[in-house]
Amino acid sequence: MARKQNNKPMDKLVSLCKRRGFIFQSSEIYGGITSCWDYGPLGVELKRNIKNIWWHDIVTSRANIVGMDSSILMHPKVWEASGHVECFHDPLIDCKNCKYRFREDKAVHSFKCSSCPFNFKINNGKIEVNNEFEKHFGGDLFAGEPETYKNSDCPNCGEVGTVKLERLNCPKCGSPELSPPRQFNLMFKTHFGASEESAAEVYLRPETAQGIFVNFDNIVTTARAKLPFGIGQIGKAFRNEIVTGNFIFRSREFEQMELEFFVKSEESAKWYKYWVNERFDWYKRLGVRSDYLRLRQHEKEELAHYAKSCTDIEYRFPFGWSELEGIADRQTFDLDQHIKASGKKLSYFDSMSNNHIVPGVIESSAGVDRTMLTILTDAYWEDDEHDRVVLRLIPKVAPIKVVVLPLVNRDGMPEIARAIFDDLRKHMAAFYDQGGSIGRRYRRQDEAGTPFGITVDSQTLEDGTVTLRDRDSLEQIRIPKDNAVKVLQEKLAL
RNA sequence: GCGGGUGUAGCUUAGUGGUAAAGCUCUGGCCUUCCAAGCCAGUGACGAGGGUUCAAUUCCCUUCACCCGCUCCA
Repeated sequence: MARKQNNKPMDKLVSLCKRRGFIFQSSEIYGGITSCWDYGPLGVELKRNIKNIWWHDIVTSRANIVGMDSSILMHPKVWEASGHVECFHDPLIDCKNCKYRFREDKAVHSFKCSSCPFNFKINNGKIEVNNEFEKHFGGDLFAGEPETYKNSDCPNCGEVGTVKLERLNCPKCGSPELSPPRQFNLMFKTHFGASEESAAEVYLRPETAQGIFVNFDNIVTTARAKLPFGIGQIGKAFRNEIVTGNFIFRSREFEQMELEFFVKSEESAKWYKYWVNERFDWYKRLGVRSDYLRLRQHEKEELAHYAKSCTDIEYRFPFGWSELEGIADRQTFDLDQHIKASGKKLSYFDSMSNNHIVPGVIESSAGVDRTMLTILTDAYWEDDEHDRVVLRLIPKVAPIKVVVLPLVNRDGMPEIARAIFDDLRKHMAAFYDQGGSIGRRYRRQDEAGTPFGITVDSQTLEDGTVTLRDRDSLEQIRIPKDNAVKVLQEKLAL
């Protein structure tokens, strides 16, 4: 319900999405709920088209890739093995002065003995100590976890358990004004069983990928897969993001399209490169302007510990370059983790070398909602010359492929148009509209991104031809009405 | 999570301590022979909760949502 913000970059698109039934705010009649969005009649068609194109291009059109659909709730040990529990269960502290957020153990810890003047600080993993007490630590000023010094024995006066934590300070600005440590686990928790107390805690999956890894053995066996081969999956994932926003770009519930492509480790660099190129081209084929797309290779320091290489595909949104998809060479990390945690043998038998090997994996992890936002943003066009707003969607992704219109509502034109519409909608998403002037009806479809319009006019009554209007050029050609299905099918196949 | 901004109809705006106006859109009808024409009629809003008050959309508090910036982002 935000208003008066027409100077904001996304506002016009948000407005159009609501006006035309692409995207609504979730639970709007109750005031909405943060970062949750619902897809309306046009939105769901567009989203479904995106997923279908991905599924076709990545899964069904390829001989060595299969699909799957794993459950959202999985065994809690999956997330321990994957590192999701450990990585995110650290409590974080906010500095009230400089707003820096940090892990509790990164704070500057000041310790003091309660029975003598002995004191020291631990800052960034190092002990800082007054000269007079330096001898107690020898020459080695390495510090362990600050936790281990709490209630330790005093090296100065020798009293037992008298070293106490005196205070914490911000590691950045030194301020002692800090929030209490708080949990920021990004996984959504829920419970199996009717009563919370007695039930096991489970998580909503924060990514779909683990569903693939834990089924690795099942799929290798049943699909008789031979390296290199891939497993693709589309599904919802949930992350308790601290910061959401930019419309549907970052939300807590979102949909992923993930491919795990298993390869012999020595071939991983080759396949990594292959998938980076393949995926980059995919967005171009969806009609996204190529100068608004770029690849960004992660620097060494930026890489997660398990990834050998990682490249993001980014789009230039009105709010800046942002990630659409990550392609990573994860090596054998994921399978290794599950082998360790489950004790099961997740390997592949290579009949060439007669060896059991754990394959490396190239991951392509794309966001459905982000792809949709990209397509909508990229297609949005204000055609000032003709005073209209157009979504220049390629026919393949457009929610409605063709609109059928009688030029005027008499002389039998509505009946003929209706018959053409009935014919067309057996083959493609079509729409019929007889309300208002012809110009108004064209404009409505321009905003919906409908690429083609068929209009029945007086000449149709004479020679059976109709006009076929092109959304972007506004050009019209005449075709026999009985050829409408055929002509459109050809155009849609482009 | 922090700071700032915003919240009246689908959109853009008006207005008031006595429950709200307009244009566009939308719906129906008339008219209309190709790009938001015209005429008639109609639907439709003060984000939510609480407080002050005889009376709150208006004043106060809280909350919710959106936007911008920071922070975060396996």
